[in-house]
Amino acid sequence: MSFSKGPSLVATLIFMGLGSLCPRIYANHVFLVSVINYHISTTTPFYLRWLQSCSLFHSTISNGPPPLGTLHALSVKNGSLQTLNSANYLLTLYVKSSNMDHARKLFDEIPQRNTQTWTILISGFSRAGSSEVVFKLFREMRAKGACPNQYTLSSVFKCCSLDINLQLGKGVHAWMLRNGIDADVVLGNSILDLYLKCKVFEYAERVFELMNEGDVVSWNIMISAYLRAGDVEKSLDMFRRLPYKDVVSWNTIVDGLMQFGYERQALEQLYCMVECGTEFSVVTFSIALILSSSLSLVELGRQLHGMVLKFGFCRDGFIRSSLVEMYCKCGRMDNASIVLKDVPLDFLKNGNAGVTCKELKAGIVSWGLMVSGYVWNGKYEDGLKTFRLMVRELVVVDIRTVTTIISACANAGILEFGRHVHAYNHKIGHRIDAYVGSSLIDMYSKSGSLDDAWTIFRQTNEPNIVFWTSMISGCALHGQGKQAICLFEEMLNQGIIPNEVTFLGVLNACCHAGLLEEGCRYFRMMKDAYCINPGVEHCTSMVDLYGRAGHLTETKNFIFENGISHLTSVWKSFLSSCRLHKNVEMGKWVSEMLLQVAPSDPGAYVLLSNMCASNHRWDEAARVRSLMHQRGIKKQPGQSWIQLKDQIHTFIMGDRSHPQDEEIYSYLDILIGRLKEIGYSFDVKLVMQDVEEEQGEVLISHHSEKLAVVFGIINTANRTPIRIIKNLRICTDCHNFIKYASQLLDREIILRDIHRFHHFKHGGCSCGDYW
DNA sequence: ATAGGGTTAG
Repeated sequence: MSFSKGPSLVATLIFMGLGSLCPRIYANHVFLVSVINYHISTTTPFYLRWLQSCSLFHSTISNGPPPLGTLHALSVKNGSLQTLNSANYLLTLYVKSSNMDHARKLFDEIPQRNTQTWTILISGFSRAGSSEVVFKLFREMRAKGACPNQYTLSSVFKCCSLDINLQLGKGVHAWMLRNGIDADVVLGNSILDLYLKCKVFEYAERVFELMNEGDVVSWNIMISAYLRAGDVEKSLDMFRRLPYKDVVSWNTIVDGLMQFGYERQALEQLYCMVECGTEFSVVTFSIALILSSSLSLVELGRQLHGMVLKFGFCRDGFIRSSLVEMYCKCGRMDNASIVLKDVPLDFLKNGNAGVTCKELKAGIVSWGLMVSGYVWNGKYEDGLKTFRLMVRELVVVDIRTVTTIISACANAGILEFGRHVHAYNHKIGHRIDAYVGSSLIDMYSKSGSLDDAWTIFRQTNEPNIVFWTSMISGCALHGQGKQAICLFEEMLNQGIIPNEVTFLGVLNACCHAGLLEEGCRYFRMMKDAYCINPGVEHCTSMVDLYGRAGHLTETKNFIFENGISHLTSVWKSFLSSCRLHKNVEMGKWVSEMLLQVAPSDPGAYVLLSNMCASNHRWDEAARVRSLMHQRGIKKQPGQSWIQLKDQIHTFIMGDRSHPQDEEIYSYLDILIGRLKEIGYSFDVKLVMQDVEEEQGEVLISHHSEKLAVVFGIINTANRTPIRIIKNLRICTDCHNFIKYASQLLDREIILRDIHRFHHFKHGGCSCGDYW
């Protein structure tokens, strides 16, 4: 449109209530403020209408309001604040643009306040989650004699349920009943939500009955509450009985099923939703995308992406972050980065006025997911590069994103990257909460630096079960059984209730330290005192515990008593124990069981042939390997990783592609010679076996961990600890080799294998040769 | 004005 007719035309149009023009108004706010300024002195009603249309249409505008400060000053100048309507509209504008500081100041300037004035401010603070302020204002409001309405009350209840403040909520509810204030459905729902968030189901069910079962929202609140409480059956039952299901009902049930690991059922419900003709919302898409990634259904993900584009949801930041996550989790980093192209860092740069708070947050999440995605997919350098870029361009990466990245580093065991993120978290001034703390502990312990994990644990001290469990599991990983038990007891003394994961950590700790008696005691404690049904992991751990201790008959009984004879891991562990205790008879029987259960598991064959070989039964060992060959089962190649500065170096058994290849192999030969002088010798049995297996191509001396150790020695200063990660269990010969190397070179070598850590120092290993 | 989307341990 043209402004050729001058300010009065625009003013008139607005005056006529053409609120749809408002978005354009903001774009030209400097111009418009002058228009307003011109009219303000003559037509106060016009000013009022203008403020009103701004408030009404504010939610559709992404670029934020016009300079509120100017409007505010104008209101003061022309005395509009005296008019309660004007003042309330201006207050609404501040609240809607999340300008709560200014809202508060304006509120104090308003001479007469009515219920609405109080309510606008209270609901604003309620939306911002400032419960304390809400409670204080609510008290003041009543003291001043203003009567709260349904809006005020529901904001207060919302804060109570946010804070799980049952006492206050109940008080307000009682006050309502005393004063004969009836609740409408909406208010009833917020009361319902409060009681459910506080887990007082009897109250909630009573409220639900008194509301005559309310509306869809009430049902949705009930369904999600039962899901949160873990009662999937009850929530599914309510969901089925719900006559009219809206988008949120479907979203709730799909998400809930997914959370509880019923991914297939979640997908089924999603299809039902389509059949019922319920239109997807942005939330549905977001849930569906995560679902397709956890089911590894890239195709479904791509279809959803197509629908997102068709529906025009691709401008939603949340959707974009879900798309990035989906592609990252499906290993499609190229697709993820295409989506991320729509979220350039320039847009997210601090102080860019054109970006809303929501978009900014979602954009940072997307970038953080991209960093984690690189790490999940083993592309550590890309991950670090992206993280550096983010840090350089942005001012603040939020704490949740930091948590995600640290957790990704933990699982990859990349210590230096993890340290960077930790340092960043500190620099930016985020405190270490239970989430960051747990992931840091996990990261440090999985990267081999248990000392750092302890430092975090002692400095932070969160009374949070995940936090404690991380430390206990860390001790377990490093074979510190006694320490883990002490921690566990200390935790119980502090009144923290252990869960199934905690017990798994404790059992594993007992297992890795050979503490049979303690392990049995905690297993009983878990069942009897905490009513936790042992899961397959707990049972596997017990099998390991009995077996390692040489109680093979008990192991066998335990397996059948606990109905875990269908599990590969159980028989594998049992077989290792038979080998350890040289019980060939039992071993043969166990191998038969193992091959029945897992005919296509390469590990089963390797273990079996190893057992035969170590008992000099070469024929049988050869038979097992040829069987493996016939069945077309390939052994997983051994791989080791070591990080040097910002780079991760990968070594594969016998691989010669590394740039420093010549140097590594020649030093390896020299080192082996020198180690032999101090007592090291090849484990002949394994040499024979490996030579046969790999047809003489690869010698045991070229196992990936040996290459990684040598690489580390060549490239780091004397006495620097060397940290290595390996994808399989370390073999006896390598274990021996590294022990001698740690003695000869006076180096600490820390190796993480698939089960646990080995700290080699002065010729010994922390596992006590028991792994 | 009420419900729903992403953080930690196995």
